[in-house]
Amino acid sequence: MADKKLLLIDGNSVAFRAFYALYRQLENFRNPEGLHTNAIYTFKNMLDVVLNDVEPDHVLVAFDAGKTTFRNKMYADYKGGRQKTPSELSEQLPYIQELLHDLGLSTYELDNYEADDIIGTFVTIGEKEGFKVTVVTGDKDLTQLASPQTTVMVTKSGVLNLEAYTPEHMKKVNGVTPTEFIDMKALMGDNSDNYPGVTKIGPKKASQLIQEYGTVENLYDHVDDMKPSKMKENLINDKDKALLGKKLATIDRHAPLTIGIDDVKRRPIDYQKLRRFYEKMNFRKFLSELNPDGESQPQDQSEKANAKAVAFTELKENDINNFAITDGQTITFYLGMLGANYHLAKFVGFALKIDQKIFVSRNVDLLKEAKLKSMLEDKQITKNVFDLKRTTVGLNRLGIHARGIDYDMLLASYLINNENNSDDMGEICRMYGDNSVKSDYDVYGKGKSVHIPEDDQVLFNHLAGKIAAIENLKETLLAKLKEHEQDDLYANIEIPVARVLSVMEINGIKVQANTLTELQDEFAVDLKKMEQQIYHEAGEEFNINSPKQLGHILFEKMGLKPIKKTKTGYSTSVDVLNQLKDENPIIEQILTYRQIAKIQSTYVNGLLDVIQKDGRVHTRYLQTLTATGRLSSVDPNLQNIPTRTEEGKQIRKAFVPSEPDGYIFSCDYSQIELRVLAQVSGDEQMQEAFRTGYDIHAHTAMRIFHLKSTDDVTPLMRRRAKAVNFGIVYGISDYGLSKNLNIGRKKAKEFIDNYFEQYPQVKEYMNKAVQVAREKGYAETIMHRRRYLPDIHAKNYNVRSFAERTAINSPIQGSAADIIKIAMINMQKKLDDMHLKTKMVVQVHDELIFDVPKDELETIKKIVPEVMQSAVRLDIPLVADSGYGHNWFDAK
DNA sequence: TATCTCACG
DNA sequence: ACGTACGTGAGATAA
Repeated sequence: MADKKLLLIDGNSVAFRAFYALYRQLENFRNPEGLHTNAIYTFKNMLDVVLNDVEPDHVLVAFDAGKTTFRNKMYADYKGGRQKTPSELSEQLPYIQELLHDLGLSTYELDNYEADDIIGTFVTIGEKEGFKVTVVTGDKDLTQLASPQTTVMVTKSGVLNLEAYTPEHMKKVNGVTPTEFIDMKALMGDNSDNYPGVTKIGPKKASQLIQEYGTVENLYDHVDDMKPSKMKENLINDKDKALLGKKLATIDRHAPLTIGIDDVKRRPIDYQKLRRFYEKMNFRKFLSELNPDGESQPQDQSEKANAKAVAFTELKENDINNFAITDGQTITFYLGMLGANYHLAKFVGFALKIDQKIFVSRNVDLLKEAKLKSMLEDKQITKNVFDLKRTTVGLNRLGIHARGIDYDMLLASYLINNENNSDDMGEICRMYGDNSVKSDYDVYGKGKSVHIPEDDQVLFNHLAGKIAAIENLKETLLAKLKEHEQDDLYANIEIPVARVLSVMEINGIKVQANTLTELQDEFAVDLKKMEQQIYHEAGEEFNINSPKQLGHILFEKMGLKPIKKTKTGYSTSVDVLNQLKDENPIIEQILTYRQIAKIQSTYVNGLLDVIQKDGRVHTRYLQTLTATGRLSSVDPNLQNIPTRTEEGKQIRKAFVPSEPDGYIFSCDYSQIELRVLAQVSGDEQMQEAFRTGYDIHAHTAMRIFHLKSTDDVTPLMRRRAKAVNFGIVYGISDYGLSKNLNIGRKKAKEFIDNYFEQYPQVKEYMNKAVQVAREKGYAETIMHRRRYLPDIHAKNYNVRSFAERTAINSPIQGSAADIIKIAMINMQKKLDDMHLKTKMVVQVHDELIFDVPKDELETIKKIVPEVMQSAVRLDIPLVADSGYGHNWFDAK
């Protein structure tokens, strides 16, 4: 017979993980009474997985009883300095216990003891009684309980990804046995429990020492025999700390529990109570799982109450003539399309609100009726929408030139908080506590099963509900914008730039298919040749595009040195291959093969696939995606067309002007991010350099290498200085710079130190940026664009450091994005005012591309740089360089 | 769907 | 002691 199984869960630590796993969703998980439910929800998900996996007969979820335990008697500061549990989590703990009881699972807590000790004691009992024991926790400390009978599952990321610690796995990870792990911790201490361990001893050293000496006690018996070293001194000096650490780290396996193994046997689930619990918590997913047989599917009470059905009328042709709409009135409009790519997506229907009445229809052709069309095109009739650009492009396909859209719910919510970053109206509504709108994927399905609901009620409710939500949340969102001082950013940058982008997307850019197919043939021949050579060198045929197969060939069959590993095997990235170049000629061939294969598949084939019937590609600029305020470009991405290699650049020859004798004109900002840095830091030296018009990288080289003149700067020096300049913008580290420049870390640090000496205010800016982010919880651009940085307070060094670098970089990258957006708005206005036929067609972060008729070239040459350079007034000049030619390749 | 790799600023 | 440059999108492979 199989062993009996005992499952022990560390309630507090798992709840803690559960809470932070869905921390970003915190405000989305609230029941109607306002209780946060994210941790409860995630805890249940974890339970499902673990119960299913372990199939235990006995289960105990242990909780910490109170603040102080017997460990505080040994060491008053035990767990001192720990931030207290956020109230959003502690309010959920009683409900987690309630849920566990409804599920027939036992919970237990004991005064003066931690959950760890309860679990440790039950492990002892369970092992004695012949149970197979599984422990689930978020705390690595409990791995000391691992044994042949006991496996300790520790959450890795979130709560569903668990790492199983058996004694063998312990050995692999820490190099020590579970019992030795206690001694190891005694030496290295524990920051989160706030006890120090021995000075200058971390996991690595501690593991080595314990592997040699077995226990802390044995180590001190032999400490005098160790050869003199700083470490030996530290060990002797900190002996007390080590011995105390051992006591604190040891889990009590004989705590005076008042329950036994029979008390934790699983009881039947109380379905009635469970259903009431899920209803109270508004857990629709779990509720629907309660009735797999489908009989009387429980109606979600709270949702019903929340979703006051919105009244609407199906629009008929005759109604249109009865519309009485006058200038200055506002209507709310929503155009439904199936799928993300609104250039091609199927129309689902529309909804609009006029005169307090909501109309809906599946038939978008009704919009072309003269009265409706002129309303939508009337600038004096203002419109509320969700996604101005999508709506404008969609209407354009119906021959309607939308005007007067001056409120965009999507843009507003993106500016207010782009952390969760959804473009689904249902999700956005829920962020603001409005549960009335379903997500599009709930209504239309996702993946293969996307379809328009046949039931009129379902579709019309959805569309009408959106109209109501746009109006209901408008005041809230506008108030938030004001509170954030973002009204200007919203009204004078994002809304106008959305209009400009609509024009650009609708115009598209002409791409010559035959140029691409010619390249396709050339590359195909080259690839075939290289393939054969590589197979020959390797001695067998394999898939060069498979990192797995390539890794096998290079590092196992050919015995090359694996320089870097990835999660799944050997890394074969450019970095690695470049370092192996001299080992074998196959490396060079693989690099070239990869480069060409990339260009062939992504650019040649990729672009050919997206050329529309009009001979153009119509990208979509995602305006509400990036964390920094930049645009991104998809279907196709026009912001990463190759420019760095000769073969890659050929792709640009396919991008041509509308008219055969016309021009592609390109104009890009020179060093815009560094100029922004000079501006926001106010650094005198750097500003002076820009005002004088120096080559900034050469100038930096001169300064950090202590030269008298830029004439003494060698190309190598300039290259290095350039890397430092870039590094600064990214929130530099000596490690990152050393890797980038292939130099020692020490040398990299020297460069950085020199840099900060020469540009002291840049250093100040960086410190201040981090400090401000810590105080406010977000970083901000010149135009008040925000990026929230909750991780700036993270305990984990890496997570926190990342947030700190982000705090430095975001205002720089974001302000540059603000500036080019302003330039685009001014540029489009200029083109319109001057009635030019020239079209602005592409934006690549610091660069604008134009499709110019022959006779407008001279005008464009003059006005584009002017407009870009005068987008904003800074303490230093903005500079824009331009070029032109009969295709994008020649426009450098 | 996740992972790796590589294209851009 | 640890592991790190900032921001993106797309294709191919392998699960």
